Amino acid sequence: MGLEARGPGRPRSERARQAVLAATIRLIETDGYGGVTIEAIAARAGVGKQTIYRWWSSRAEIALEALEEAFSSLEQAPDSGSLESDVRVFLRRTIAALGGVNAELLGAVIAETQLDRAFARIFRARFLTRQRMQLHELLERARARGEVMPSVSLDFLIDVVFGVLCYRVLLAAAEPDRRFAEELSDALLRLAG
Amino acid sequence: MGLEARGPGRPRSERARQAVLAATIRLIETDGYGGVTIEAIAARAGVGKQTIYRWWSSRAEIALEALEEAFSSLEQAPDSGSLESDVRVFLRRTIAALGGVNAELLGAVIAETQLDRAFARIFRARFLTRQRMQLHELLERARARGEVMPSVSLDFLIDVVFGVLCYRVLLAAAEPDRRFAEELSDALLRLAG
Amino acid sequence: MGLEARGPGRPRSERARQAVLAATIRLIETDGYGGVTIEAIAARAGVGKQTIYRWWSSRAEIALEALEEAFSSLEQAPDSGSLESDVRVFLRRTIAALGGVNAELLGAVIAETQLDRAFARIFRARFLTRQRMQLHELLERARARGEVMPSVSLDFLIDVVFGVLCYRVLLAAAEPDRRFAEELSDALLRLAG
Amino acid sequence: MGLEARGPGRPRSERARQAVLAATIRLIETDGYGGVTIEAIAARAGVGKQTIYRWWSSRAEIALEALEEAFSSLEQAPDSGSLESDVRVFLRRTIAALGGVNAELLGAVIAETQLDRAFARIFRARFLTRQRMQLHELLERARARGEVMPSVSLDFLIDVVFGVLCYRVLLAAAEPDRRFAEELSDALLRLAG
DNA sequence: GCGTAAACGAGACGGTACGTCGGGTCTTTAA
DNA sequence: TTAAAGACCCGACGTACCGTCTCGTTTACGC
Repeated sequence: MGLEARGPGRPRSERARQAVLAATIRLIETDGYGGVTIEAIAARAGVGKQTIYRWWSSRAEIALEALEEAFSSLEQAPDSGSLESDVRVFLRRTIAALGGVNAELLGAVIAETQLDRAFARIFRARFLTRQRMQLHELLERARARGEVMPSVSLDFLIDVVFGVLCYRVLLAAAEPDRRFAEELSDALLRLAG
Repeated sequence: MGLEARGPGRPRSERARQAVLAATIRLIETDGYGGVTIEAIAARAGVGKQTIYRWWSSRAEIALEALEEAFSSLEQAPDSGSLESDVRVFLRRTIAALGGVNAELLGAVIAETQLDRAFARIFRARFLTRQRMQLHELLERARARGEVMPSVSLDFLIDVVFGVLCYRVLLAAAEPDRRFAEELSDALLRLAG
Repeated sequence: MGLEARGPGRPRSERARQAVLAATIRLIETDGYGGVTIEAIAARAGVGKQTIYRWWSSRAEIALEALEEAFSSLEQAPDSGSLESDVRVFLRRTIAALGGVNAELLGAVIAETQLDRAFARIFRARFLTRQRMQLHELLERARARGEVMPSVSLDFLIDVVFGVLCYRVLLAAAEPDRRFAEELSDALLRLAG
Repeated sequence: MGLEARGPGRPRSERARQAVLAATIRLIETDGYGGVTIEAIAARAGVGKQTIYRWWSSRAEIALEALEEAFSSLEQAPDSGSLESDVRVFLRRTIAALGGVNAELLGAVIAETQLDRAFARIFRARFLTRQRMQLHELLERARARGEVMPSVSLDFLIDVVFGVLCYRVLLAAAEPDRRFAEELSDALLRLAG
């Protein structure tokens, strides 16, 4: 990290990379994901189309990279020693990360998984399982402490959490907020215990 | 229904309507929703494009109509007098209706809600709230009987159910099955009571 | 001719066809053949690119069709009974037909024969041999009358005529004019007899 | 020549120059001039694009340089004291120089004159008039000896010769050969005298 | 029955975006 | 300073579909 092996030739332009991500986000805000086209991104970013295709294989991968940057600070599952506070912290953080454009970004990316099966695999591998693993880790620790009933499947609990979360982002009128984080935490704790 | 007011002129071809729906379903099965285009539907259905545009305004509305036909038998919420059996029947039915292509149809339609805000409203009004209302009705009856704790929000319960359901359809590797119906019923009952 | 066999479907737009030819000619006049692109033609003609590709396979074929329209009035070799007057009439007509844009059109088409071997065959078959045949016919009649020496190859004479003509159009500063028509007629008559 | 003024820094690579010319010729032979691109030349020559742009301003100039190398041995008009033998020697040499790729090289260069008016001027100044001048010189000497009729324009004679020559190279199926050289010599002598 | 009128299949139309190729320029490291 | 390498911005390519618009044809109904 930092020290990329570099041979001859002009190096990749970090400026272009960020202009592409920023343009994509602005387009989603303005016109929705349906109005995001590679040509529009290129035009707004002041970048050639070829530069985009050199580094991303579709508009969905751009959106995914933007989403990943928004989630990059949430790399570590919380560990306070108690299930309840771990769960509350995790859900508050996650829901906070889904504010504003990020909700639309997630919607866009999930939409694309329905249009392109190859991208669906990428999304699951690169984003979804990473998020699920954090919750899994946290629950596993709690189970070791006896805070999760043995009869409950952790994967099912995780499905419930991410299911409701995605549902709110995709189909509900209102974005998930702090109140919702607590409501969901309550539900999870009740199902666990 | 049945007695449409009809003036002069050739009447709508039921044969064409069904050919369009069937072609759409076959295309989704073969190429995924990304490969569904109006031109491909028209070609495969042996129908003119104009005929499609005369009766539907987008590929998403065709998919939605196909989905509605699949769900048309589930118009009535079960009423057995007990929350548990109502819930189990409802979820078994719903999950059964989401087998095969219907899962992909739902995925396609949800994807489109992310691309087209106008269609999102149509989908919510014409499909989603209809399904939610059945569950709501069922839960309300249970609440009147004291089977649902007053502190629990019915809408939240409904979000949980449809959230997990959609999540499985959209993002999980495996379709929801009978086992999953029982697991989800258990969870709902625990959250209610 | 006139009665084209027509099946179902919207018929070809003659308006679009002429707009394309006219736009191509205007672009050649303005920017030279190097500035003629399919996109520029489509834009200036107010026509979709697909419409162009439906009827022509390259910009060169458009130029060729425009050239053919300019030469469509010269379908018949002159026959006055004397070689001299036949030759003079033929060359005056031909050179007159090469005035203005038509010279540039011919240059463009010949340039393309050097870039695209398939088009070279089309050009020879559809345009060049047609023009050569007229001169050939005229010379053959003269030979029957004894006005062309038996030792002279008609094909060589034709090469000389079209060679000089093309050379003037392609590489000389000045277009061929009436004076040049007489000069070339003189030379041809001298070589023939 | 030979002693170029050279400042500091790495000198121009003669190896690169020849690799570029050779690659261009091979590409013309393989794919025709239409397949000659700067990128293809650079790749095949194992040379950076910038190196090409540093020394040539377009693919046409590369082709022109290759053509000039092929004609570099024909710098002097023949002078045998007789028009006939001068003409025959000149045309044999010229036609010999147009064998193989060189014919395609000439076609390529002439094609480019139709696409790029600036290059047309360069081609005329740097190549065409040089060749014409040799023939002009030869004819002028003959005229001084009384072997060319005063009524004949030398420029017209030269147009005829180069016209037919180019025509054969550009548009005829067969390259000009030795027999053609004699046929053209005969015609020129007849027109002169 | 016979004209009117709407829906039908076919397919061309003006467009937008696609993903690719190549142009000519710029920025690295190596010689 | 030149060279190879390769990323940069840009313009055009030829294709796929969009949604609309004629065509000729088919099928009901109302006079």
